[in-house]
Amino acid sequence: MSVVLLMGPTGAGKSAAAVALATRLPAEIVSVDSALVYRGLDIGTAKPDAALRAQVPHHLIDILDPAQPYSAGQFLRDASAAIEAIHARARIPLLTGGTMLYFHALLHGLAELPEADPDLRRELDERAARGGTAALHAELARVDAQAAARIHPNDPQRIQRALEVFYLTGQPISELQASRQAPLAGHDTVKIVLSPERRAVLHQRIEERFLGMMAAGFLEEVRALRARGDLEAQMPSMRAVGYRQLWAHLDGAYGLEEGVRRGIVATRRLAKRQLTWLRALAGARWVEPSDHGAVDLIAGLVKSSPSPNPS
RNA sequence: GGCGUGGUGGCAGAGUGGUCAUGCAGCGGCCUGCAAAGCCGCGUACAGCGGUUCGAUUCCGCUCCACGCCU
Repeated sequence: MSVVLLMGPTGAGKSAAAVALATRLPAEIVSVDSALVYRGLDIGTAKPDAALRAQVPHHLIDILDPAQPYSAGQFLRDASAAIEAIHARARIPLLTGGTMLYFHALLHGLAELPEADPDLRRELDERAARGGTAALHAELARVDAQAAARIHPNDPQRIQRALEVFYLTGQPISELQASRQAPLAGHDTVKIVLSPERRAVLHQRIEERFLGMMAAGFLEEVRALRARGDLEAQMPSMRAVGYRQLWAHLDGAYGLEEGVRRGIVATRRLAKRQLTWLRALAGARWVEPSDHGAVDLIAGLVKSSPSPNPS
């Protein structure tokens, strides 16, 4: 059974290409996106609208309330279930998105580690605030020297995770991480990267798109999210690009113009990080989005995908 | 035409006769349950040409450019 991976930086035009592809192939779209999972984050995430979603089945969109955290592990379970269901219908799963950790997890697997523990994280956060990140890193070095060596002393997120896993399991994360199994291991995969060759082109698309979102009511969307009263700036959903900056603007941190500017900058940086993953990815076919035959080209690649990809 | 002030990396903006400003932007990279996150790394800039000096972005002269004032 084959699976198609349609990847690319934000703003490259993946969503539109996926829909176009799905209308000419027996395919269903599985979103690989950490922000599209949230209900109510529509404009700022460039979420495919209802009309598009009526046209082609989309999975893993709007599955969560913005107050809830999501995770790569949960994504793996959700995506695996979706892929299986689509295959059961004798259709092709078209995994589309830009959350590269999720693609990576699909391709290489995740070790069996415990889920995040909110209480423990809160406690570690407090200790980091009091004693500093360096102290926690030193603590990690005592219980798991190998992990400490790999994690930079300034990286609070990973230090916290390593400590969390250790306290939850009593075992060093560096040992637990040694084994993992890739969910896509048994499938043929067609990997496609949709991205402009020239960075300047991508930057321009990003800016135009962000401005378009503003014109479409992005600020009002964020305002409405804030008005719920139960969302906070630290939540994963509100840390999404654009939401974070507009939220800070509404907090009075800076003017609207500055918020927009920062939102665009954050989007460019996101694209840059995505491209770093993408460049390191083996066996992908790169496609220029502005080429008129781009969708046909991809459709052709999918149809003629004879090469069972062992990785 | 005269006088004055100023020309610092993509932008902003300090500064010094002999390591490094800095900030923003940009670029490269890392990545195993917060990932649209978190983190690491990267710039012989001192308008040009001469001169003084062991050494000039810093001192002197000329040229060019910008701004202001004057005729």
